[in-house]
Amino acid sequence: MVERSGKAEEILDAAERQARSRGFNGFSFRDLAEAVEVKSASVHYHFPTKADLGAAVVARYRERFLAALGDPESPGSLERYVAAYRKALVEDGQMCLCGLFGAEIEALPGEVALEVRRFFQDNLAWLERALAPAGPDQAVLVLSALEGALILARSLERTEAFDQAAAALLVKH
Amino acid sequence: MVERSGKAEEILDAAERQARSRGFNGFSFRDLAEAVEVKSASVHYHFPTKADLGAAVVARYRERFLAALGDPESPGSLERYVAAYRKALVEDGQMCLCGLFGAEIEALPGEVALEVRRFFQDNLAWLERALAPAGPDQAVLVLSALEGALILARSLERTEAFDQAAAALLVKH
DNA sequence: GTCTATAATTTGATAGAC
DNA sequence: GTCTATCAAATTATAGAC
Repeated sequence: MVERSGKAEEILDAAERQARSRGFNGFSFRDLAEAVEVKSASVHYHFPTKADLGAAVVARYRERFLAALGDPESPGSLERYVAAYRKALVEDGQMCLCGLFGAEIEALPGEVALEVRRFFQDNLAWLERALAPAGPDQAVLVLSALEGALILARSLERTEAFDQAAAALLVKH
Repeated sequence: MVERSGKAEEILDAAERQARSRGFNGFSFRDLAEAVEVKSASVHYHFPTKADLGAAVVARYRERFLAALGDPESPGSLERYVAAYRKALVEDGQMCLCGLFGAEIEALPGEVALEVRRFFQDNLAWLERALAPAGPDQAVLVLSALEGALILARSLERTEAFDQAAAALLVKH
C-alpha cells in the first residue's frame, strides 16, 4: 500500500471517477485540478506525468477491488464477485476502470497498461479459486461476461441487461 | 446504404482502424489526413465534425458486421457469431469498434452513442433468433462475454483467453 | 475536392516565487 | 504544497484561393 497525502488521494478519487466515465484520453490535468480545487501545476506536483497518475489510479483500484472481494474459498464467493460488478454499475454509475482501460489498452502508456494487465491476472487467479474445481475457462468466461455486461448495460441504459447476463452466467452453477 | 466517394471511404477505413485501437479521443483529423495522404481540411470537407465522422464510422461498421453474420436461423449461426469476434481479434488485431466505444459511451457525442446503441440492439435481435428457443438472457450473455473476451485477450496479449471464454460459452449448447 | 493559412481552445508539462 | 506565468504542441474547425 502506497503512502500518500490527503490531496493526492483526492486527486486519485477525481481521476478514477473521470477515467471510469470518459477513458484515459477523456480527462485532463485541468479537469482534475478544478474537481479538487487547486491549479493544474499542483496536480503535477503530486503526479508528475499523466502516465504516473494513470498507473497510480489503476494500482489503487486493483488493490481495493481485490480486497473487497474477500476470501475466494468462502461461501457465496461467486455471488459476491457478480455483486462487485453490479455495484460499479448501479451505485457508482460507472464502468469498471480496467474494463474501460482494457478496451483502449493500445492508447495507454506502458506503465498504465501493465497495471491493467495485473488487474486481470489477479482477478482470474481469484476466480479460479472461487470456481474450483471448475477449470480456468470458467474463470475467463465469468470475468469476460461481467466486463462486457457493464458495457452493454451502460450503452443501452438498461441495468436489466447486466442482470440478464449475470442470471444466465449463474445458471450453470 | 450511404453513397460516398472513394476518398470518403478511405477516410472511414482509417478512422475505423484508429478508433478500434485507440478509442474516440485517441485519434485526430490530422492522424486521418496523414493516413490517407491529404490535408486535415480535406477530411473536414468529407466529414464536417468529428461527431459526423464518428457516427458514419459506427453506422458503416454496424451494417457490415450484421451483413457478414448472415441468416441467424441457418445452421451454425452461433459458431459464425463467435467467429466474427475472433476475426476482429486475430485477423484485424483490434477491438470490436462498438465494444470500445460502448466502454467510453459517456465520452461520445450523442449521435455516435446512438449508433453504438443500435449496434447492440441489432446484435441482440440477431442472437435471439439464432438462439431460439432459448430466452433473451442467453443472447445478452453471449454478446457480453464476447465483447469482454476481446478486452481480456488484448489486455493479456493472450488470444487463448478469447478461446477459453468462447469454449466455456459454447459448452451448454 | 484539395489546398494554405489561421483562428480559438486545450493539452501536458515546467520554471520559479511564496 | 500551491501559486502565477508560460511554453510548445496538438486539437477541432473555418475562410477563401485554386
